[in-house]
Amino acid sequence: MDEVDDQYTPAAVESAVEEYWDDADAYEATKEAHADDPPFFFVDGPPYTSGQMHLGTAWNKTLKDAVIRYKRMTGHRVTDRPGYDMHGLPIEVKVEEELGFETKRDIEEFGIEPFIEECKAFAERNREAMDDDFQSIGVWMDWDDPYETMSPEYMEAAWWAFQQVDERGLVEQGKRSVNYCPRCQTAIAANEVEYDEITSPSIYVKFPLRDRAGSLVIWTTTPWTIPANTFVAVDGEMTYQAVRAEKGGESEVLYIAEPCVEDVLKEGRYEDYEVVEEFAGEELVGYTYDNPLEPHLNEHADFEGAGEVYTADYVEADRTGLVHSAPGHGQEDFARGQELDLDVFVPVNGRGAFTEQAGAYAGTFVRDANDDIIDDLDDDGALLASGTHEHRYGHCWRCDTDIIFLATDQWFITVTDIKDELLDNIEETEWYPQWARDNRFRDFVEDAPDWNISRQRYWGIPLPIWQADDGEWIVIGTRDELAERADQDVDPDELDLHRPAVDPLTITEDGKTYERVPDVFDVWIDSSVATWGTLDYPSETDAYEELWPADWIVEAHDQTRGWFWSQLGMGSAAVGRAPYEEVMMHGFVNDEDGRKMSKSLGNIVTPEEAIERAGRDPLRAYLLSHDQQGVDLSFEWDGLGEMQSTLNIFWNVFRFPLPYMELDGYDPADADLSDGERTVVDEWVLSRLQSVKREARDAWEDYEVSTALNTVLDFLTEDVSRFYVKAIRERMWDDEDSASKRGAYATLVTVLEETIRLLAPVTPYLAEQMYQHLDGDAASVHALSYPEPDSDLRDEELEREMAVLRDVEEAAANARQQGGRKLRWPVERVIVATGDDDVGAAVESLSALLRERVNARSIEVVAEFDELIERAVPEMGVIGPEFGADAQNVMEAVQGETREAVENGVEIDGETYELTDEMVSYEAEPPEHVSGADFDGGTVYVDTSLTEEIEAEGYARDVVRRIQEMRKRLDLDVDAEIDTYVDVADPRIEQFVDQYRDVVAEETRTREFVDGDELAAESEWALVEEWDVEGVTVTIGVEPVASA
RNA sequence: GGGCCAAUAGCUCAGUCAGGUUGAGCGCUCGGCUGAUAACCGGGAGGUCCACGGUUCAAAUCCGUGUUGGCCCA
Repeated sequence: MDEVDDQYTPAAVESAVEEYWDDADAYEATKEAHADDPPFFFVDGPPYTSGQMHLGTAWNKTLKDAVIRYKRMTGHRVTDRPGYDMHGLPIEVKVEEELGFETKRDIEEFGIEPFIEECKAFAERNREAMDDDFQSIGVWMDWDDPYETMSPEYMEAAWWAFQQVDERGLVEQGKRSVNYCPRCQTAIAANEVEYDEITSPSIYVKFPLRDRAGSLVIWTTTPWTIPANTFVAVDGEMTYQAVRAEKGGESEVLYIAEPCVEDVLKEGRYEDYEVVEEFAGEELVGYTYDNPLEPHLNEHADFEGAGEVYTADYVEADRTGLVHSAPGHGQEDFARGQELDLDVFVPVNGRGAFTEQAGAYAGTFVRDANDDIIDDLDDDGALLASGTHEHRYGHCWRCDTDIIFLATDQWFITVTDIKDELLDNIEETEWYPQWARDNRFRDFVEDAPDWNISRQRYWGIPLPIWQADDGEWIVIGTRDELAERADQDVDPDELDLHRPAVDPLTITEDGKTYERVPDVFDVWIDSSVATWGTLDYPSETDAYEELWPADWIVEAHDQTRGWFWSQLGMGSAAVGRAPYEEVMMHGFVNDEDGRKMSKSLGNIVTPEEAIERAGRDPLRAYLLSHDQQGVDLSFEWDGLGEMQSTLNIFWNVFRFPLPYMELDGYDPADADLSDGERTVVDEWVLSRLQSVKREARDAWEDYEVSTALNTVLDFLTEDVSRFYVKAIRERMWDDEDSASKRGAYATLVTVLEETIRLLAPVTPYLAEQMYQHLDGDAASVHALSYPEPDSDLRDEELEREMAVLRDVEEAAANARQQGGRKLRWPVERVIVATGDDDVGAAVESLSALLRERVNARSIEVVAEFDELIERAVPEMGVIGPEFGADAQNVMEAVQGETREAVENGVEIDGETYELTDEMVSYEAEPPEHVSGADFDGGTVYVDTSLTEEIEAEGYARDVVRRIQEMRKRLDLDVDAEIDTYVDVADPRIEQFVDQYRDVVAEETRTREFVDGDELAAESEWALVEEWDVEGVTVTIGVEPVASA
C-alpha cells in the first residue's frame, strides 16, 4: 500500500485497502477503539432476502455505513448488527416455482417440513450472496453475526412481543374483508398489493323493489359479487328521483340519484323520461328489494335486515348514486355491515370459487362467472346496460394474480383501539425530514385499520396461539414457556419454532385442550420486532436493559407505511412506546429522467456496473452527495464520473507535496504546526479548515450528510486545490531547508490529515490509503476521532479579506483577457476602484499576495478611477427630429467623442452644430491600454501598457515555460541539470531574453548556455524544438548533463 | 379517486422554511496556467424558475387550480 500512483485509480486503491483491512483486522480494531464509549443503538432495517443488492439498497447501506463510521469517530460504541428479512410469501412463491408447484395442495403433498427446509435453504443462499454484495461497497457491519428473522432467538422475540400485545387485550379473532390472493390462498397485506390498469365489466343492474313498482339502479365492475349482495347504500343528504323511463313503447320506474339521471338513462338508451317523485336519500332507507340473481342461487342474503336500503358515507354522486354492498367482499361494505349488525354472507371458498350456496355458479372461479352472471341478468331483464371500464386494480405482488376481497377468519391486533396512543407516540420521535412525520406518517397512522396479522401459509413465524373448542385462546411468549405448558415433551433448545414442528403440540389446562392455530404471522410482524431481535431479547436481557429503544433507524420513503409503521404499531401495542427515537427517511434511485428503474423499461443500472466504471468510493460519494432526506435521486453516469474527478483532485492535492517532502526527508507523521513559519495563506487555509470542520459537524448532527460531504469537497477543490496549492508551490520548490517551507509542509499536512478524516465516513478506502501513507500510526483511519474545530486557528476577518482578494483576482483575470495580456506577462498597475471601505482595507491588507497572484508591479486602491474617459453617445430620439436629414451625420460626428469636444460644438463639412444636453449622453470608459472588469465590491482596472522591461520579463518567462515543457517531455528528474541552447529569430527580442539569462538558468536548472548561431550537430541534443512565442520563432535545445 | 414529495441552464442539483437583481458543477465554446500535468483556472453563450390565476409596492419563493414524475394509500 506504499505506492502512490500518479493517477487516482479507485480499483487499485480499493483492492489494496481491502487487503490491508484484512491483514490489520482494521474493523475489529476500530470497534475495539470505541469499546468503552457511550452506546449508539442503531438497528438495521432488514432487506428481504429474495435477490441481490441494487442501487437503492446500495444507497441505503452506504448511508447507514457512513453514519455508523461518523458516530464511531465522534465517540460512540455503535450497534452494527445487520439483519435480513427471510420469511414470507415471496420466498414461498420462488420455491414453489422451483419445485413446479401450482397450488397449496402441491405443498401439502410434498410435505410442509421439506418445503420449509427448501425455503430456509433458499433464504440462506440469498443471504450469503447479499452479505458479499454489501461488503463489496465497504459496509462495515458485523457480518459474522447478522440477525436472521428465521432464527429461533429472533422468532421468539416476535412471540414475546405478541404475548405482550395479547396481555393488553389487543388481540382479536374475527371475520374481516381482506385482500385475498386466490392463487396463494391467503390474505395478503395492503402493501403487498400492486396496482395496474385493467379492463373490467361495467354493468348497470336493476334491483326490483319489493313493496312498490320500480327498481333501484346500481353500478358495479364486479358482477361476481352480486350473489353476495346484502344491502344497497345511499347518501342520506343526496336527492334521488324516481323517474318513469320509456323505451320501445314500454315504460318502467327507476330510482337514481338526481345528478346521475341523465347519464344512466343514456347508458340504458331510454328515449324519454319524466320525473315521478323526488326524495332525500334518507327517505329511501328501509325500502326492500330482491336480489335479481335469486332464481339462480341456492342461498342468498335473506336474513334479518338484508335486502334493504341503508345510508353509507362511501356513496358519491357517481354512476347511479346507489351502491351495491356485499360485506362478504368489499372492505367498506364490510365495515358498514358490521355497524348495521348484518351477517356476513360469503358464497365463495378459499380458492376463490363459488360454493354450493351460489347455485348455478357453484364451482366456478369467481371472475370466470362474470359473463354468465351478466347473461343471466340480461335474460331476466335486470341488466340496464353493460360495457367495460378501465381502472386500476390490485394484484398479488408475487404471482400477479388479481386479488379479490373476501371476508375470512383472521387474527388482528386492534390498533384502532389505541389510535390516540399511537399518535402521541409519534410525537416522541424525531424525524429527518420532519415533514415526513407530520404529514405522511401521521396521515397514515390516523387512517390505519386494525392489523391483520394472520396468513394461511407455511414459511413464517407460526402464530403462538393455542385455541380451545370454545374459542378461548392462550398466547405463548417463549420456547421455555412452551416446553413448560405443552402436553408433549419439548426441548426448548432443540425445537425449531417453524411449522410443522409446533403444529401437533397441544396444551391442556383446567380440563380444556388447546390446539395451535395453524396460521403464520404476516411477515411485517417479523421486522416489527427488529429492535428486540437485534439484541436477542428475550433470550438475552443485558443488552436490552442497556440499549433499548433504538437511537436511530433509516430507510427509504416506502417504509413510512412499512417498517416505520409496523414498529410503531408493535411497540405501542406491546410496550406502549415507539421502539425508536430518531428516524431518517431517504429516497429511491431513479433513472436519469426521474423514472423508476425497471426491467420493462430496460433502464436498470446495477451497483456492479457503477463500481466497475467509477469505483466504490466514487459511487458512495455520489450517492451521498445528493439530498439524503425524503427526495429521490436521478442516477446519471456523468454525475458519477464528476465525483470521480472531484476525488481525483483530492488525490492530486494529496500527492503533490509527497516528492518534495521525500527529498527533504520530511516525515508527514511528525508534521507540527509550531514548526517553521507560516504566511498569510497558511493562516487563511487553516482558518478555512476550522470553518469547514464546524460546518461538517453541524451538518452530520442533523443527518445532513450531503451538506457535510459537499462542504468538505468544496473546500478541497475551491480553497485547497484552486488557491492554496497554487500559492505555496514556489515554497515547495525551494532547494534549501527553510522555515517557510516547513511552515507550508506542516500546514498542508495538517489540512490533508484532517480532510482525510472528514471524508473517511463517506470514502473509507481512499481515506484509509491516504492516512496509512501519511501517518499510519493507528490500525485504521476509522478508529481515529472526527476532527474538531480549533478556535485559536480561526480568523474570520482573514477569511473575509481573502474572499475579497479572490474576487479581485478573478476580475483582474477577466480584465487581462479583455486587454489581451496573458498572466505570464507582468502588468504595470492594477487599480481597484471601490466605494466600500472594507473591500479597500482587505485589498490593502493582502496587497503583496494580490500583486504576486495577478502578476502586477503595483496595486492601487482608489475610491474612483480618475483616468476614465467619457465617450459621447448620441440620443437619436432627440437628434433625429431636430436635425432631420443631417441627423445621420451628426450622429457619426458625436459618436465616441469626448465631452469637451461635443460641448464645443461638432463640425460637419465646415459647419458647426450646437448640441443640447438632451441630445447626448456619456459613458465612462477606461483609457487605452487599460481594461476594467466589475466584481462584487467595485471595479478592477488593469494597465496593460508595455515597457521594454515588461516585454523582457514576459519573453523570458515564456522561454522558461518552453524549457520546462521540454524537460518534462524528456522525463527528467526534478533536480536534473541541463545544458540549454536558445536562438531567438528577432534580435530585439533576443536581447530581452539575454537580459534574463541568469533567471532562466536558475528556473530551469541550466548549467550552461551553449552559444553559437547554429546548432553544431543537432544529434548532440536530446531534444530540439522550434517554438512560436508571441509571433517570434524561438528555437530551443535541451541536453541533460551526464550525471557523474 | 385520496395523501405526501418533486418540477429552476443541454444534464445533475442549490436557492423555497423567513418574498427583494436566479446560482453552482458538468457539458459546449473561447482563452489562460503548468514539475499536481491524461491535472488545473478564467471568460462567454445558455432560463417562460412546469402552466394558469390570486395575495403583495415586489413572487422561483406565499395561496389556489391544473399538468408531469416519484412514493404511499384506495
